[in-house]
Amino acid sequence: MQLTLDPDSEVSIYQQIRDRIVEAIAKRQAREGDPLPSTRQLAADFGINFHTVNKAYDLLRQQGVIRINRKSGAVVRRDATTGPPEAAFVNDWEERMRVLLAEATVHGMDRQDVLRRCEALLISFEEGV
Amino acid sequence: MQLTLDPDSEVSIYQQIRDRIVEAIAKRQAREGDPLPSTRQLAADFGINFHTVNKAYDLLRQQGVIRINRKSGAVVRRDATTGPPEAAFVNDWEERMRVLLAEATVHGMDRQDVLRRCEALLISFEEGV
Amino acid sequence: MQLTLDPDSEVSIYQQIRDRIVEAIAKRQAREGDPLPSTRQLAADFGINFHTVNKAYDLLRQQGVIRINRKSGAVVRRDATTGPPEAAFVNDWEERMRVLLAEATVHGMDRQDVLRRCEALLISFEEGV
Amino acid sequence: MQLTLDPDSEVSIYQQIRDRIVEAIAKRQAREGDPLPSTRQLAADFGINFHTVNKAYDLLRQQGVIRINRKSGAVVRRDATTGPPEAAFVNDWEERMRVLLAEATVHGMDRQDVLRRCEALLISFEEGV
DNA sequence: GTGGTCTAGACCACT
DNA sequence: GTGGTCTAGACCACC
Repeated sequence: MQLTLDPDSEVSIYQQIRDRIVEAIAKRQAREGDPLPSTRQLAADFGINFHTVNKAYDLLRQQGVIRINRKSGAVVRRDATTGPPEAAFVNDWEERMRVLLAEATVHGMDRQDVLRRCEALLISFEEGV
Repeated sequence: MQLTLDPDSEVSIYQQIRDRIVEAIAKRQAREGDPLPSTRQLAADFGINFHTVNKAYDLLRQQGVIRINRKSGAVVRRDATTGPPEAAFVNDWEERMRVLLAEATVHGMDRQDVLRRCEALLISFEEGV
Repeated sequence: MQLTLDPDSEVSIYQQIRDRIVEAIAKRQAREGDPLPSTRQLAADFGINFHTVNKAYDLLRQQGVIRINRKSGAVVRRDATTGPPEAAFVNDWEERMRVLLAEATVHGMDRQDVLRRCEALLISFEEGV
Repeated sequence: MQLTLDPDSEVSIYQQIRDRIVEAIAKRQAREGDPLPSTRQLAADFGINFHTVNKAYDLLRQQGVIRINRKSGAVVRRDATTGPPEAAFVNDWEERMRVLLAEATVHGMDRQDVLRRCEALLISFEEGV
């Protein structure tokens, strides 16, 4: 799993770590039961504070994506094969999707264009790219 | 144009204002050339400070969605009919969409489910709902 | 003399009027002694308040570019042939030029490029374009 | 980096801060990667409110001159060595330059005089004065 | 300790 | 009456 961070992004570091890990699981580069790097390992790789990595992992844990064992560290708990989504997740997700789709519409992307791009992204996950 | 804000949301108030206005334009409840409420008016309606509305409007201006005219206030500048999207916008938008789609995939939404929901949201805009 | 204004510019209307008139005199489309349109005339042409035009004319008067007669209206008082610049003007002008040139430098325009563009603009005035 | 502000200037304070920083970068007193004072620090130095400095920094960020890193504060992102200017910048810059050159012409500065002064200013940047 | 957000209120510029 | 600027002070998020 190869992660790249942008320290100048307006997205906070811990959010970026979380986003990259979610993407890696979507691409099936990491699967249910697979271990994640230790927080100290990841922090050293990126030259950031390990509390920041901790925060990202804690967020993933709250969202049900990973579980954290004192012994074995962080492990993927949730991937595409685990089962159908929870209703609460879908509600929240649709709220965020509505905003993103509204933006696309306002900026002149038409319905087919948007759907084609979404499909292409989803297929790229399935192909693990 | 009827806007509602959630003061307890983790999304900042000025972002919410921006999101609601973008959605209203996507639903064609406001079109190119239509005036928006004055910053102080909107602030009074929501019971918030006018600087907060100011920041939302400034953000919309930077993104090319509205223009601000010293005499007549804020006016919609960009809607679905204005023209094709700029390349820079599409690049940024796809980055954000990738994260949102990765999340859906990890939580067990399959490709068709995701696309169906996106299409439903886009159609709801076209129907002005 | 053909003037075009942009009501959405961040430059105020009266400043735009002033800028356009100064440019017209630089291009020698209006010369020392030539009359300018009446404030009410110009206001009607642009669909703006005549006080705004008044303010632009007053600014030009303060800067010594025009003089205003109760009877004959506004008349060009200063053009390229009138004589050498005042020291106070040059000082102020250099301050503003310094900022503009610093901006060009920071954004990667090199000295020759800047000078070539300035010369081209000055020549375009001499040619009345 | 030594900055001085004029509270009586007709140029707003946050614009002056922006102008002084751009000039400092043009003179290579600050280079790509160099840190700028924190917003609150600079505000304290000038005896002004930190929001005002914030606005100046935000403007510089929008214009691509600095980047703002959540941990290390503001850092110079753009200087003369970074690369060629963007077309959009040059267009806007030429518009502003046209007005300034027209003013010089109307006030009796001739072409060679203007170019000599511009060259002198540019050379003063190269010498870091 | 850094920047970001929000509030409150005053004053000014523009039209 | 509109937006723009500046001040003052509080609280939070991030690292």
